[in-house]
Amino acid sequence: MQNILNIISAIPLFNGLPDDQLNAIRQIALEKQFSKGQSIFSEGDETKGFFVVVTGRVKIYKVSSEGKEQILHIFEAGQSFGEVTVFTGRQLPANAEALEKSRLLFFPRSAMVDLVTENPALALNMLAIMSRKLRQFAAQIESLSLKEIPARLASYLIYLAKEQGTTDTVNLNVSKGQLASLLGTIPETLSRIFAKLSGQQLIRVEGSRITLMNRQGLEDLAEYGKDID
Amino acid sequence: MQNILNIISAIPLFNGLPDDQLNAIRQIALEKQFSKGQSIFSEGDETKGFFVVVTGRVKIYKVSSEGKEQILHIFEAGQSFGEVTVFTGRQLPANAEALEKSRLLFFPRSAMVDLVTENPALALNMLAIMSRKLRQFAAQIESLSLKEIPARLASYLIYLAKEQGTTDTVNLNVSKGQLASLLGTIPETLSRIFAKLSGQQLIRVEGSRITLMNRQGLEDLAEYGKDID
DNA sequence: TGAATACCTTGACTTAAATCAAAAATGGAT
DNA sequence: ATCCATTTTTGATTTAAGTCAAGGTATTCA
Repeated sequence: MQNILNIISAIPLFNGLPDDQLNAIRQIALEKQFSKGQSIFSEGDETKGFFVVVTGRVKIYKVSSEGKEQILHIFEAGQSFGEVTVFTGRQLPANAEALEKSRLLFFPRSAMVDLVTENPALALNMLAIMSRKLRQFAAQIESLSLKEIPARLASYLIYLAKEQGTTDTVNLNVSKGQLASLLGTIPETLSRIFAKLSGQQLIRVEGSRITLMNRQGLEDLAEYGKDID
Repeated sequence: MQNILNIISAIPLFNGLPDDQLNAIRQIALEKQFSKGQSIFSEGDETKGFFVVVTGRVKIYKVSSEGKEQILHIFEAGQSFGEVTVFTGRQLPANAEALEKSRLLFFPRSAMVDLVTENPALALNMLAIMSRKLRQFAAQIESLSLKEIPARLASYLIYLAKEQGTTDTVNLNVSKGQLASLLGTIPETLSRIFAKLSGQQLIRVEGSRITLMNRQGLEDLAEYGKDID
């Protein structure tokens, strides 16, 4: 097991904080383990604090009354979630579940509020993190409403390539079913679109390894939302 | 012209702040007027600060490369927008335009950062406001991806009724074209759905005045996304 | 008042994606 | 390896919503 302090100092949320504040944060952090598929919290639960992913991955999702799932976000190591309700103090608006065995740090609400009150730099960090999330949500809304699904997939693949620092081969870090949900569609449709884009020589699909064969074509698709066909 | 201090103290963002801080805020606030249809900022602009609506209404929207517009939000008196980039300091992610003659307060970026740094209570207020926005975005994503358009319209009408404090009659505060964009669709489709829901006796449409004739039916539609037909 | 413009509605048609159903492939576990 | 369960793919069909085009209704402004 790593030193919790090392972990904390590597979290973007706590970037640039002096050592004594990192120590204070360490004091209030609780370590929690979740196994694959385990629920972390559910929609409607009372807010008790927020989480930071140390290892593993967590999905945040909503479920419609018909059982259809929409993934809002997938968080990986270093990212935080659940801050939203820490400051409004209401019920949680979505569900969280570990996608794999995960270690999380949990920060209880009231201790966190105290800390933020006393640390302007931490407050600014949190504001920046939340701003970034707002921006991502806005992009997701744009994507869901302005683009067809092939365009959303193309955007996602390009985004993944950036994330993974590769030019032409990306690894889907979620199952295709999960990816479908993230893109706001269903597995059947996603499968057909993979087949279609493969046929157009835009990508090559080998399991969860996707080769971007025509980067420009994908960018056009993502940008103009128009399929060549 | 009203006293700027009165206006500022009534803004949720600055709720509960002591007088001296309100005064400090007043010092950095700039008043700006915008006429109907006037652009406030455009996507890609450099961030210069954020705005609070004093009177009037402002829409925040994105435009696809084909010119289709998606309204992300409409802000009314007392609400703030543009904070997102104050703390990340990058380009603005969307466009803002006055829907009618509007008075806004403008808070320059650096002065605001200083203020927040010095005022824990203000920082907490901002965190709460941004949390709420995140929650609203999450709800909008859910709505766009989980629901059919009649369900989105039903949700919106119920939301409006709550906002306007009425049980059965609401006033659309935007044109039907704008509403279509807010719901992620186009005017033709919205028009047909108004006709359909009217035929089902769920609502009565008289211009921009909508009567909710069957509240339960609308709630079922919003909830289950299923149309009775 | 009347023309001009913007806004809204309706109709016929097309299309993207969802649904239902079933087959194929993959990946663990024993 | 083989079996089982999950995931993915394919096919046939339905359906919601978008597109294109034309009329109608308001609103505004001279």
